[in-house]
Amino acid sequence: MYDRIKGFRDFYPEEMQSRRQVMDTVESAARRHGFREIGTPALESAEMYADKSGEEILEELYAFEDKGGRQVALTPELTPTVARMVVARQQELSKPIKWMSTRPFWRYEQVQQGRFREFYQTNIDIFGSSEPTADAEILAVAATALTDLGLTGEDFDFRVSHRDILGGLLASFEGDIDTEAAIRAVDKRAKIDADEYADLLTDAGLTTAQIDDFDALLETGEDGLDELIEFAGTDRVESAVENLQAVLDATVDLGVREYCTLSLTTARGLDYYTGVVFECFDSTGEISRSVFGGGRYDDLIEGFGGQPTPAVGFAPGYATLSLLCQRAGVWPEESLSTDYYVLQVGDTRDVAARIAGQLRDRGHVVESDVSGRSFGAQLDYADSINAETVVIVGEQDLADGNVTLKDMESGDQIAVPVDSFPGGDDRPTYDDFA
RNA sequence: UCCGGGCUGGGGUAAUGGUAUCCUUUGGGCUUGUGGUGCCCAAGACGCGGGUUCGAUUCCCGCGCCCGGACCCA
Repeated sequence: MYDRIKGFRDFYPEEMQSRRQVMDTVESAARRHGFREIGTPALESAEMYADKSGEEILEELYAFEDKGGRQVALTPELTPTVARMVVARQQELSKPIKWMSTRPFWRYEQVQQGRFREFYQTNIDIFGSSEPTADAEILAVAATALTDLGLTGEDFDFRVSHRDILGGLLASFEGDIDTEAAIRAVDKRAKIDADEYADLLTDAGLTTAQIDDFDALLETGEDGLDELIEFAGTDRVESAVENLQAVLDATVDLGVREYCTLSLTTARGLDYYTGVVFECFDSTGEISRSVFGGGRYDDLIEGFGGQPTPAVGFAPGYATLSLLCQRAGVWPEESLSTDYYVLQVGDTRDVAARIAGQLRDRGHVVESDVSGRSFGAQLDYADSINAETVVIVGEQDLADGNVTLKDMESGDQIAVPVDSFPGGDDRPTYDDFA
């Protein structure tokens, strides 16, 4: 026996069926908003990630030298790849570019709840629009996907923030302040105690008085945004606040405003984000980490050598999303379903094959014996795959010109003329003949 | 990279310094004509390596994998 590689998972049919259903639901929400599917390589130049995030990042990648001497890495995220694709055809692609993709990614990091070394994400992005409606559309796709899964506003919450509000407020303080360090402290605010939090901000260069001011500002509610502008007194904060307000306003028309909450303490790994950012949280707080997140990253394409191109997107991961669905009780049932089992008794393969073929042509899931099993064993198997209807094609029935339809739920069965089955009904069952 | 808890047939378990219990499962049969009831037969386990020992599934060490957490989260 071989061990599985740490952090990699197998999905057996029952679970895979549920995963497929969830992924299809998310993708469908994106498709219906006009996002087009793209396909991307599993391997990219390691340099692309090192340039974007620093050499240290290679430690957290599956990176190696290929047989041609190239330094390559299994893709840890999609954004650099998509940026590369956009830059490569920047002139010919009509804007806005709306793309989506579901696939695995790999990171060499510690396994924890909702975090694996191989994980699946659906990336959904818009390139080429800086309008607040683009940000709002991203929020709308996210909310639609979740509600289509059966989740409600009771289950999840989008905590919406704006990178420039935090950065702008910090910049408005007197003194030499390490903005990045301060934002990291804010990100941890909920996880650590007040003293630790204050220490981190002190280390970032804030005075005790500034910490108090800053903390009070972070608590600002949706009707107090003007106070932020007033406090900072800078164009940067003013335009950031106006932009955030415009995005929230736009979500009203799209019917998803109710899922969004202003939360300035939502900092996220703000590294390449430039505007609105949001994170989806479990409303009950049972899942401690964020389910997924997204936001605006207007500088990235230019950083990849393209013309300045605004961008906004998000990427739900299925590890945490399934935790949320399970907690909320909407994870699809993990059991197989089969429409028909065509049971053969004696040498009836020709007729059984004809019936099975016709049912399959109508799109049904149909199984028939491929193991030379006895009657009882075939029924047993039909039961194990949750067959709804068993079509018994036996020599005795055929001698009378019939097949027998058996409803597996009730056990009821009835003889049906073989010549009129499957007949005109798209999906004939016992009830149609009883 | 660090901390804590685990690891016995496919799944769930029992006992044990002398090769392992029970349930379930899987395959076949009773039954070329009736599953979700029964009976019979069969298959299937001590995560891997090393050490101590006459003998290790059991005790010790290392590693692997699983669960949870720290760090990190692009």
